[in-house]
Amino acid sequence: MLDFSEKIIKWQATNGRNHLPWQSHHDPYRIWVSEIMLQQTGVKTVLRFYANFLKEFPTIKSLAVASEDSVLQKWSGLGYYRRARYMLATARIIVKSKGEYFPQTLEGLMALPGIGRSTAGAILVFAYGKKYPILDGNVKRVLARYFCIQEPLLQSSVINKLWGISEKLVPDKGIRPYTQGLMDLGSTVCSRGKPKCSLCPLSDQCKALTNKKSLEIPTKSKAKLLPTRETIMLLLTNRNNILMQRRRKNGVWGGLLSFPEFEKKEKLYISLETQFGVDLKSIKFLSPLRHTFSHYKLVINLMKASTVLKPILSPANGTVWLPIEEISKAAIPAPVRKIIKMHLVGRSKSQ
DNA sequence: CACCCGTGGTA
DNA sequence: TTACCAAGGGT
Repeated sequence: MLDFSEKIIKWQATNGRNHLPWQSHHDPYRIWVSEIMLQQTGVKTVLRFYANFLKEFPTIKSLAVASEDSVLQKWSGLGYYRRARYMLATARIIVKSKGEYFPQTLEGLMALPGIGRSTAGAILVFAYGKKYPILDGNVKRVLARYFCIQEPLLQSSVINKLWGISEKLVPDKGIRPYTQGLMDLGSTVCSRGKPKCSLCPLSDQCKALTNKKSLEIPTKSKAKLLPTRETIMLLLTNRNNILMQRRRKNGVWGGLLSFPEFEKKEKLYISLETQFGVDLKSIKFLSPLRHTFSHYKLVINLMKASTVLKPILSPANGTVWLPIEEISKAAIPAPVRKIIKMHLVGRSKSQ
């Protein structure tokens, strides 16, 4: 009878994913880029960004000397923008201290911003062929089912247990196809919703399947209702420019360009009238846009106006007049880009 | 440890 | 339309 890892390796060869762009080489830099992009993000989505990012930043040196804004530009639309800023920080650390060579140890990798134990393990496996475990969402699910672990996967004690299991299962041979296969299996066969147990190479030893608990594992914590927040965004144009504001590093869309935001209409009116010379009667109210983040819902109320004056709100608040032709390449979050497309693109045509 | 941090696809 | 999901890490 085949070993756990042997079954996965054999299955992976014919059923796994073997032609993804980051599988055609063992370059630590490009593998690192893929691993960061793949954090909490689907393969399909990453494929739309990966080649484009590497074209702009083909080496870790080229990334290290880039501006934060240029990196965010290439990340624009991918989400979790802190990942991009951590990547830039990591690139600069490595180039400065190691002369563009990646650390080849778990500790060295985990010391870098944005690289945790699982990402470090994946880099060690795929770049260097070293024997290290990973524990991403797919692996957690596969192992929880295989060993019929019914506790919720949120508790650190359960996670530690799974790390221990993942570590023990790491094979001496075929670490790359094994690790890839474990993820492929979780993604395509041992899926959360409707696991295809009849296609699973591990089915005869799977304790969850034996106990008919495959659908209950992993036990999901009750989905909590997402809170709803509300904001007002200003679409202010001046000839062929639009007023944008650089967001603070902390909260959502950190470091990106967005529309100026206001909590209350009254403050917006004052700014428009006193600083931009806008006739308040010319303000248009656009239909609100809803956007869902991972942890709250946002209702975006939109107000549109134009001016011929060109002051800034104040020198310190990071506002900038962005030429409309530069929008496509700017670091702008997805919903804001959507608003621009809906309400501003084609404006020069109609007016 | 609970919470923060995006987005587009899909049922 | 709503809800849920997908290769985590930092604080």
